[in-house]
Amino acid sequence: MEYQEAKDKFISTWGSLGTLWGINKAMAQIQSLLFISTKPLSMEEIMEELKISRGNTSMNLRQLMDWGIVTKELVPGERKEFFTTEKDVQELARHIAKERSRREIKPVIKILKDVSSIKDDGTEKTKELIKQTKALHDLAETADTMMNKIVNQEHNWITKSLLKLIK
Amino acid sequence: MEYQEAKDKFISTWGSLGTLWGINKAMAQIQSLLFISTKPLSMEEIMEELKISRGNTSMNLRQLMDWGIVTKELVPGERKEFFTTEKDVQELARHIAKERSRREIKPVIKILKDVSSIKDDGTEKTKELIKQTKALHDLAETADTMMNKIVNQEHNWITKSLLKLIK
DNA sequence: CTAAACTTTCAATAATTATTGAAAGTTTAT
DNA sequence: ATAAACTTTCAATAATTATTGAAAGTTTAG
Repeated sequence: MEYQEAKDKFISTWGSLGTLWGINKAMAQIQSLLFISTKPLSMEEIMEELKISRGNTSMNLRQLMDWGIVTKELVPGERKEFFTTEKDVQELARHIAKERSRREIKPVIKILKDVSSIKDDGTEKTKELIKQTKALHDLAETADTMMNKIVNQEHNWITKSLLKLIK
Repeated sequence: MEYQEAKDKFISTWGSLGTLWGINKAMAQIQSLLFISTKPLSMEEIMEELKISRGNTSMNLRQLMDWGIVTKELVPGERKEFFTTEKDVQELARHIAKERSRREIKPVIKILKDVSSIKDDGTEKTKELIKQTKALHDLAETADTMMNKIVNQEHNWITKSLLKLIK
């Protein structure tokens, strides 16, 4: 496999995996392109490489910046803006995990808590609703906590030793 | 909040979260409904409760069965089929994690491995592509392994003690 | 065997989501 | 101040994905 083929394969694969971490295709592809680029890219270059419109590029770059994984770079002497992505995978994972947790998981946990806290009227169906949503709440909270702690590397040595034991 | 409101809220919230675990809205809603039901439900009952068509119900129930989280139940004396979902959240999480890994994560890991294994022609851009995709490959593989092991509870005591340390 | 009860399939359609491109907006150089 | 260089916005449109419903298929009771 040659460079160009490998590059295209990477961008399209990582792009289609976007759904998995909750972003759209164009967004994921732009991030992929920046991730393997050896230098900051301009909007022009991104449009050209990915064959997408100016508007699309602009909107998706903005979203990537909102996620905190792409930043503007000022190149001296250049009028236009250049963009780079976080190059460290650990750091990238941290940002993504944090954002997903904040945007999607935390709000759901809140609703599960509310639903599981309704008054028990003694009927079987209410008991079941409370029991099941409570179980889901606990699971979601544990998963969210673990993910964040692991990814934040606040307990790096634990993670490392866990991995040794687990593998 | 009364039973009906709480139930509707749960079904619509959990339904919209479907994207997070990679399934569509109707599928997630059917699963939610079964998850808090005190008895197996027929297709008729599901259609009625969720206001969706027979075809849609049939197709999505099939998919849920493919995922291994819904099963047909035969009720003696009844001609029609009844459905139940896995009621244990741990078991549910196990199935979901396993399926997502198999369907989405494993294939991507494979491609990352291929891409990161291209011949190093000495150019800077090739070196960068190899370096970055290799880092992503290692991260994805570690995350996938951890998730599966944890969710499979093969090392339950480790998970438990980890949680104590981490929380 | 065959009619009723039930389920599945799938082409048509609807709903949702992504993308374009051109006009409006902003910044910088002179 | 103004014109060129560049970016953003957003209504229109395209692409994708989900849903319907009716016909075809299957199973069971008698």
